[in-house]
Amino acid sequence: MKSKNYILEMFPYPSGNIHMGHVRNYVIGDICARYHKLKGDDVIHPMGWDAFGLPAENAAIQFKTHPKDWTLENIKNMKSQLKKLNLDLDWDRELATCNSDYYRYQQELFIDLYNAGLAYKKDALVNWDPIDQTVLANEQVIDGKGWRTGAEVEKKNLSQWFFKITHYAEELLSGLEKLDLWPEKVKTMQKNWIGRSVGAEIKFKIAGKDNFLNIFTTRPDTIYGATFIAVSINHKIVRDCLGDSEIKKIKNEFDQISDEKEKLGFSLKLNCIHPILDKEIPIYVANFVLDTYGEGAIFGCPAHDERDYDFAKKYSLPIIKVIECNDDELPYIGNGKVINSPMLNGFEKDEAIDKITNYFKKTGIGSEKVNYKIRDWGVSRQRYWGCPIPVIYYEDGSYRVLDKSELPVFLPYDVKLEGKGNALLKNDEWRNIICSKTKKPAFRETDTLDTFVDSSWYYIRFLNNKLEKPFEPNNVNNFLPVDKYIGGIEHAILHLLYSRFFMKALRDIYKLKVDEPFKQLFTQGMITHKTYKTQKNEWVMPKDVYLENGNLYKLKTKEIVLEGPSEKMSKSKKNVIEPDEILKEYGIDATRIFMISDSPPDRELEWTEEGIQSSKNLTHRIVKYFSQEQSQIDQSTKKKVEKFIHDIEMNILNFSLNKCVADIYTLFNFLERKKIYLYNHDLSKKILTCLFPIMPNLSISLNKSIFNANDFDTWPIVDLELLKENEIRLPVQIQGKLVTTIDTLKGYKENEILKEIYKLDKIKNKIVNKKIVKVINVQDKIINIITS
RNA sequence: GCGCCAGUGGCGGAAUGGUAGACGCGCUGGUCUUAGGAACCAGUGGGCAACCGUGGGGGUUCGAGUCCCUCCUGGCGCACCA
Repeated sequence: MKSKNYILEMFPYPSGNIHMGHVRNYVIGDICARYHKLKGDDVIHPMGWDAFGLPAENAAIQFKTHPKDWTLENIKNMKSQLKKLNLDLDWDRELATCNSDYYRYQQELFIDLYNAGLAYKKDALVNWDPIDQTVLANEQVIDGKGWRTGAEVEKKNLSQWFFKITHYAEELLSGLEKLDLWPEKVKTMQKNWIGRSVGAEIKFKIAGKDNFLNIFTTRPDTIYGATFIAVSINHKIVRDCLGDSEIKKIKNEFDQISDEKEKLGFSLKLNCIHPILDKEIPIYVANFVLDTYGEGAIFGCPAHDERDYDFAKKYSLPIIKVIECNDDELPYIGNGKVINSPMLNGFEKDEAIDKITNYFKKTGIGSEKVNYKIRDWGVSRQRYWGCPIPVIYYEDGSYRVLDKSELPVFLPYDVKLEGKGNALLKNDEWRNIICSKTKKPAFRETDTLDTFVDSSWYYIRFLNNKLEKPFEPNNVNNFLPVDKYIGGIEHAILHLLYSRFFMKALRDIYKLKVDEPFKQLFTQGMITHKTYKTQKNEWVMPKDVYLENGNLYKLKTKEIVLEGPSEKMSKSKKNVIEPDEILKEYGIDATRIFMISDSPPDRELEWTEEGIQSSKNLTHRIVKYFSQEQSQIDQSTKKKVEKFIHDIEMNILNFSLNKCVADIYTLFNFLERKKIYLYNHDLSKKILTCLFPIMPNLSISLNKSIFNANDFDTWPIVDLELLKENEIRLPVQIQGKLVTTIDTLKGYKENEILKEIYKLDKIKNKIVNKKIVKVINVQDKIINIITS
């Protein structure tokens, strides 16, 4: 029976042109796919388009076109470019997320998630990107800036749709351990993002009132050292104590701090009662308390927390040591015996935490708590070019999630895309409807879904892109997970975490047997290229630079040019290489070879003229080799070919594609040096079959011209007998240092070979007048002689 | 600051604890050619040599690029996460 093998490269955003990064990505996948097909696997290798998203809207405004027209035109263009690469893709599985035959099923999934309690709407303080004019998920804010625009993100209170990714926080974390074919780096990043920490939640009663403040801490053992409470500016207690104008004023003060670490706080003129000591401690609103973590409130233990210490010093708050240490070590974060804490004195940290947490539980003061940094995924986007959310609102503000029978909600074509704001909001004709159930006037949700929702399940839809439901559960069980998923590391958290969440949610809703979407993840490195600048700091294209008398100059203007580091190709740095031009000049196979030859696929590849040229030369060399008439073939040639088959197979399986290229050179170096020509010998067939995944076009044409065959059969089975090497060159060491080697046969007798070894001059000279203490013979590997 | 990864010739990079530098680029010399981004041959870690060499210093081992400790450097990620 054929075994399935789902090989997938991250589908592209149809920006209009493929770039070298795409080429490298797809070549890696294509080599895998072609290899596994030759092995007889049932290979799935689809391609599609991540077609919703903002660039289309921006382009529409800029070029007075329509996002749909722009996108479809780009897809057409990019598809023809991909065709030129002649990749072995299942084009009949093609899909584009902007087509209603894709997004209508996404609307079904939205309804499923809603019914399962995994999609919900709430008022929330969200990240607002002022340039893209939309909300962003936490994952899409990097250093306080929008991931696409780089604009400073603002906080806005809006009613938004969320997916409950936190429901799976624990499983998303623990599941990482089973992903043994994922890069450690990606797993670490996800782990940090999920941010699990174990501690306690403690209730602090507010003095003179009936309510409590909930506080999460990982150090309940330091509770006796708590001398103040601090809350974030967005905590609801702040609104209870202060008026809008006061809050605004404080926010302003916080914003004005230039040193990020500087602590600033204002007393709420309110106290909390210490849950054990029965004393009152003040509540502050402080700039360093995160409102998105825990409950947005902390207890300050200045003696054993750096931040609390800074704050306490600034506002002259008491500092009480509760962990044994010297005064000059404060704030002391390390381990030690608990002191000044009647219930805990003398205990070490872990014991003390257990003990005090138990006490909290018993008395109802608090409880054990596992806290996660990850927040629910905000999926509403105030943009036109995305999947409509299947929800309607009534005049009284209530809403209804549509039934599946009411789908699809088509995205209207006739919209005015001028300037800023969501075009759907202005489209009354589309927006205003009569509810088919209540017959009441209603209006549609005008937010669309984050495009990361589109890419969270496309690999499932690829299994059957024409099905009149999202997917067929049996199909999913049989063909998922994706066996090899290849793409850039920039999606380490965003896309890959969302997809894992989706898989788990759909598993639970549809009773699927698949826990994880991607069994193996391979992250390919980016392509870099030399950069050049004039002395006026203008970037110069590498091809416009020439060398004269040891200096670099720019063509035409003859300005002096300085060479910069090799950097990721980008239009702004003018160091981009266009795939179309390269394919035209060097051909597909040479391009493919270069994409894998100079560095391991998961590392950076530096684009060089020499690199692409020598790849081209290799193809010429192979063609030339196979044009020679057949010669005598010896046993060593047969062995060499077997080794070649074996090595190249191992290297494809391990993604060590750079070593595949080395294997090819090694083979042809051997054959040419010995002037052994195989022409139409059976071995040629084997070699061409092994070359096929890497240089398919050349292999096909040689197969045709030499064997008059149109196809390759299966990947050759390695003859392990032939791989066994009988004659070996045995290294001989003295005191663990290599002295010489001796040619012998495998399976030699230790005492016999030693006799031979002792006759060797190099050995004799070294052991003369010395006593041989010991001989270590690692059979067929090495001999090490230890002398006194 | 914390975490992860990595440091090997002029360069990109190879090496299940067992001959360090496979393979490629570049370079040197040569052959052929009207010509060369062509092809072919020879060479290419350092040192005249004994020997020395995988960022530095320790350690484990008969034996370390590989394992352990420590420091340094670089890259990436996270970063007031209580």
